[in-house]
Parts: sequence; structure tokens; C-alpha cells
Amino acid sequence: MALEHAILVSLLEQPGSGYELARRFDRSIGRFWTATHQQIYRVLRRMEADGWIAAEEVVQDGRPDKKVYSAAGPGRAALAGWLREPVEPETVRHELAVKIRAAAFDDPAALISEVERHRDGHAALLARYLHGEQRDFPDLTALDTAQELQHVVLRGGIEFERMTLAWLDDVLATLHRLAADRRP
Amino acid sequence: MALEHAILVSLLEQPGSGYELARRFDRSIGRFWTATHQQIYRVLRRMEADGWIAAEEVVQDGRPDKKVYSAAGPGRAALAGWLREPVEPETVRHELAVKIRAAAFDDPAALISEVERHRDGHAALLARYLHGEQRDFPDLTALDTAQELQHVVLRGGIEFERMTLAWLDDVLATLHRLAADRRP
DNA sequence: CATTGCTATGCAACTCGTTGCATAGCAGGA
DNA sequence: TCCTGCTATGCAACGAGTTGCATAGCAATG
Repeated sequence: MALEHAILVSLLEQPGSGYELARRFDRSIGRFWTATHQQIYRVLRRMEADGWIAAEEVVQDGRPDKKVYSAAGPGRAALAGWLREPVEPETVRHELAVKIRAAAFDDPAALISEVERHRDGHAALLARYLHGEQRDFPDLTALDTAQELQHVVLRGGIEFERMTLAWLDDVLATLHRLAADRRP
Repeated sequence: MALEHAILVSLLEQPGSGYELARRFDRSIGRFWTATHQQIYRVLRRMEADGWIAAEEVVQDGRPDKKVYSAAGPGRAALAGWLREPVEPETVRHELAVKIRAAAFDDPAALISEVERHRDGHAALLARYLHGEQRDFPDLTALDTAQELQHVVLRGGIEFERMTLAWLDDVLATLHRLAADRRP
């Protein structure tokens, strides 16, 4: 499990409450790691008990108080240890690929609108990535270490979306061809 | 959950026992869907109880008997219904991306060997894909519907590996550059 | 004034996925 | 002969992840 480590990285980049973390996991970090607020609160309590993070009660007016967490020494040490461990092979779950193979036993044309929906979603995400790149990295010649690494991850996201977009166009062309062959 | 549907597709392509399915999930299907034998046996029992699949006891000598499953009418109907449902957004867990961002708070050079390991793994998988393509699709001009769809999924796998390989080279170059900057 | 929505945290119940172990006969190599 | 490994299925326990619900005050919209 690496949710702890994802949370640690997020807290090192910027301390925050469980609620704020959940929002980040819905946005930037959510591009490569997802978690619900329930998971986050549970893991935060465990990490605080283990001394990985420190909590500070922040009284607010006009809204409920919050507990702002930040990474502590043992947390940084745990992260450094994890960095040096080999990552296990990631389990793949590509539902659309299953559907495409399933279409052979039904009507391939039934999948077209679904694939188009995916295509549009990936196109929108690519646009958001490119927009975010211009906003967060206006000058690519003046980046510190953290920004360099954030940017190389973002480049990966951009290339992934470009590749996916091209593949989904390929899938659509194939489905259209098969649908035309069926209705002669 | 779509494990049922992945199993149905596999049984439609070729009937088999739980054990055989587990092996397929380790190989071809495992490229886009993973499952352990425990999950598979559990789901097979449920699917048989629901009438999605039919089981036939096959007595073997020299080895234990087995139950060979094949997709039944209600299973095909369930698959057709699922095909027409929109797929939920897939949850992403990209552990290497977390590690790369984490490297900003430790030594970027510590990640190099790990990224190289990944790079080599993806290069090997790409080679296996290309080899499998030559073996299973020697004549791309004479494919039936099922083969066309299997091939478009394989093309997706190939393009994904190519893109990943290029990105990991980009990551390695970035890590080397950051490591050199630190030791002036 | 009522409803909706946001911030902020949490409990309880459930499903899904993983791990370790067990059985049991046969084949092949040291 | 012993050990390892393959076929074939399954139990039991645990850990991770999801879903529904609850609280509670404030802001904004209608």
C-alpha cells in the first residue's frame, strides 16, 4: 500500500487538513492517485499515531475547526526508505479493453458511442494538462528540483493522453469498419 | 466490478476450468486485467449460481478432475447489457509517479536504478507483444471480427509500452541532470 | 424563509482483493 | 528415494476500498 506515501508527498509539498488533502486527491494528485476522504482520515490517524506526521489544531471562525497535518521526521525517513524499495508490478484493470473484446460476441456498433465518450474525456483532460502546464510552468528554464520532477510527471500524463487519444481513434475506425462489414 | 465480465469474455473466447482461467489471467488477459485464483473461483461459483455460466465435470486420469465452465444464455445477455452501460472513470494508481515527486524531498539519484528496472521491464513486455503479434496475427489482411478486436487491443498495449518507454527515458535523463546539478 | 451547497470530520457496514495454508495425485530430476 | 513442481480446488483471515449516513455551522441562492 502506498496511500501513506502519496499523502506524505502531498503534505511535504504543502501541509493541510484531511479535507484539503481529499480535495487535492480529486485534482492534481488525483491524476495519478485516487482516494476518498474516508481512506484519507483513517490513514491520517494511523500516521499520526505512528509519529509520521504532526497535527496542529487550527481554530477557525465562520467554519469548523480543522487539524492541519505536516510531515514529521519519522515520516520523511519512512518515505526515504520506501523510495529505495522496488515497486511491485502494478495491477492493471483496463475495463474498456475488456469491453472491446466483448464486442466480438455482441454488436461492435453498440460500443461506438461509449468509445466516443471516452475519447472526448481524454481530449478534455489533455487540454486541462496543457493549460495547467502553461499556468504552473511558464518558464521551463527556471525550475527548481521539485518543479522539475513535477513537470516530468506532467509530461508523462500529457504523453499518456496523446497516445490514448490516438488509440481510441484507431478503435473507433476499427469499430466503424466492422459495423459497415456487417451491413452489406 | 467487472471481473465477472472479464471471465465471461474469456469463457466465450474459449471454455475452461477455474485453474485454466487463472493461468490465462496471468498471461494474455492479464495484460489488461489481473485476478488471483481465489477471486476467480469465488466469482465462478456465484456466476454458476446465477445461471450466467454452465459447468461440466470432466474426469481426467493422471490428474485431478476439473469443472469446465462455458458461458450460458443469461451470461451473454448480462454481457450485452454491460456493454451498453457507461464505464465508470477508472481509478488510477501510478506508484512510480508518486515516487518521482517524492524524490524531490530526498535524493533524486536514489531513484535511478528503480526507474531503469521499470524501463527494462517495459522494454521486455513490448518485445513480447511484438513477438505475440507476429505469432498470432501473421496475416493482418484476413482477420475475423474477434481477431480484429483482439488486435486493436494489442495495438493499444504496444503503443502504451512504446510511450511508457520513451517517458521513462525522459525521466532518467531528468534524474541524471538533477543528480549532476547537486554535485558541482 | 427555505433549500442547497460548502467546510470538516467521523461511524458502521459492506464488498473486493490478497495471503497463507491445505489437500492430493502424478511427473521429472538430483 | 527425496524433493520440487504442476494440476486443480478450496477454506479462513485479514486488509484495503467503497457507500451510506450523521453532525454542524455558515454562505449564498431562490
